[in-house]
Amino acid sequence: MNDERDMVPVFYQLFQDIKEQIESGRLKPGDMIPSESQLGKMYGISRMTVRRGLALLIDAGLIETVHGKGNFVAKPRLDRATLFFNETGVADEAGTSVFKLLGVRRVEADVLIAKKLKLPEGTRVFMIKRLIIGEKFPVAVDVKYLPYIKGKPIVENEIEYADFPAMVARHTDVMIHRIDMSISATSLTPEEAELLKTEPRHPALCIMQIIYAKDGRPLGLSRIVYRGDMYELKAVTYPYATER
Amino acid sequence: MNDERDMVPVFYQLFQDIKEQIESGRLKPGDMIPSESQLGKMYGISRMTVRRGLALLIDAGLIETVHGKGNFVAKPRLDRATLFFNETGVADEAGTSVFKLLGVRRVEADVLIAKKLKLPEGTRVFMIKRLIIGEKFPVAVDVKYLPYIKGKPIVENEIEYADFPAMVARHTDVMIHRIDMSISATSLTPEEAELLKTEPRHPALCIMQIIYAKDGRPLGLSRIVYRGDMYELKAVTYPYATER
DNA sequence: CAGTGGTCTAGACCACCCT
DNA sequence: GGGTGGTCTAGACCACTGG
Repeated sequence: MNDERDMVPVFYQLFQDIKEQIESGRLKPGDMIPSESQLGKMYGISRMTVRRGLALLIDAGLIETVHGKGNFVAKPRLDRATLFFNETGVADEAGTSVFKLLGVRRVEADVLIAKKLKLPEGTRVFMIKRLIIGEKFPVAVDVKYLPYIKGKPIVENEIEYADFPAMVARHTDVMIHRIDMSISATSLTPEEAELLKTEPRHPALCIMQIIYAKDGRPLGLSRIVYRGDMYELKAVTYPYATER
Repeated sequence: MNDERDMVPVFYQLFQDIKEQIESGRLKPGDMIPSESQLGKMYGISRMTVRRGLALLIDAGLIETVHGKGNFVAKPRLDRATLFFNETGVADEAGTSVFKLLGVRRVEADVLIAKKLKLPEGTRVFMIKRLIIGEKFPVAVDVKYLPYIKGKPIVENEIEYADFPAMVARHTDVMIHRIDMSISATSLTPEEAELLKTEPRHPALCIMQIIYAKDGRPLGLSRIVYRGDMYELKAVTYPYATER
């Protein structure tokens, strides 16, 4: 079945062939591709092998299957993007950023925090405050809130270099199930401005994250406020689901 | 092979079983799971069917395969998130947002635009300027640049309700391959502030997108400036690749 | 060498869709 | 009914890993 340049599995050949036909526009969204048995004959391979190739097209989002009817070229989706985010931010290339611990305290959750963490107002929670340093200057103020768990103290030097998920993972035993993230623009409060060595009302990118366990219980809340002129987020979209 | 409550394919049973064992912590990252033939005996199913189930675990990011050695529980990844973005922004629930076309012009690309679109400075490009209206108030100023293509005029009423990818798709024939996106915080220029009926220096979320063809050629550039107090982006992370 | 995963086959039976 | 996809089998041979 494999002719000249071998090495490449047959099912992968089929995948590439059809992918190429879709990307070149010879097959358009909504078009039906040949049936599995037809493809089997065309390539001289068994149906299971055909299905192997089609599976790749399916989870690349290039085709969609309708039981009893056939496989159809999918419509591109452009409303989702993959965000690349790590707290150290600016340093993802430079790799030189650093946290400066400003303090760890037990505080009573105010209305907002309590609501986000689904706790009664006034419940005691840990508050961890850090400064994120870029090349030379501070770029962000980082505040995190973790529910207080009996017998689970927060060890300062464990925190200093840990990112949010790592902190939560160490604090709780329960497995992280999902992280919700919201990104917005605000301006710096006087306090933040002082920490970031700039003027108040400076534009700022605010990233809020809430980590949830599988049962929906919030395990932590993180709010990072970046200097708008020293940080940006990057994201990529591919028209078909996941380009791996 | 299928016992009492049928309806659920065997390979999917196996997938769920192992997934559950990983999520509950009984199987930890780095652990090896039983070999394919062992699983076949355990479940009384053929090896191909076992592999079907394992494939699900693999592209859910829960396990990783090492040829000749075995399948191992993967480490969670928390540095990528999926962003949900559509230009209309605020209206993704309300669904009532609207574009107001401010103008379509042919202009000469300045240094910045030329560089981003990989064109010589001064090349003529289309500039499309729109206002995005939320419930009642304007929420964003939207400027897009498209390379000038001979015999491809821009039709105003086609633009009014189209989003960026749709505009580019209609303008170019070439297929969209990827969209790069950058998200940052700035403050409104006097012009933007006037359009958005607020004061200059108001915090603003700036989303810049560049659409590329497969050969790397830029097909368009979009810059949307949202009022910081009326818009936020949402994203989600799952520790294991794609939770579908 | 024995054990692992990677590819592939040539059937089978079922569920679904359409006419 | 005939065509489609959905599931599954019981083998086969190959490629890689380790002792």
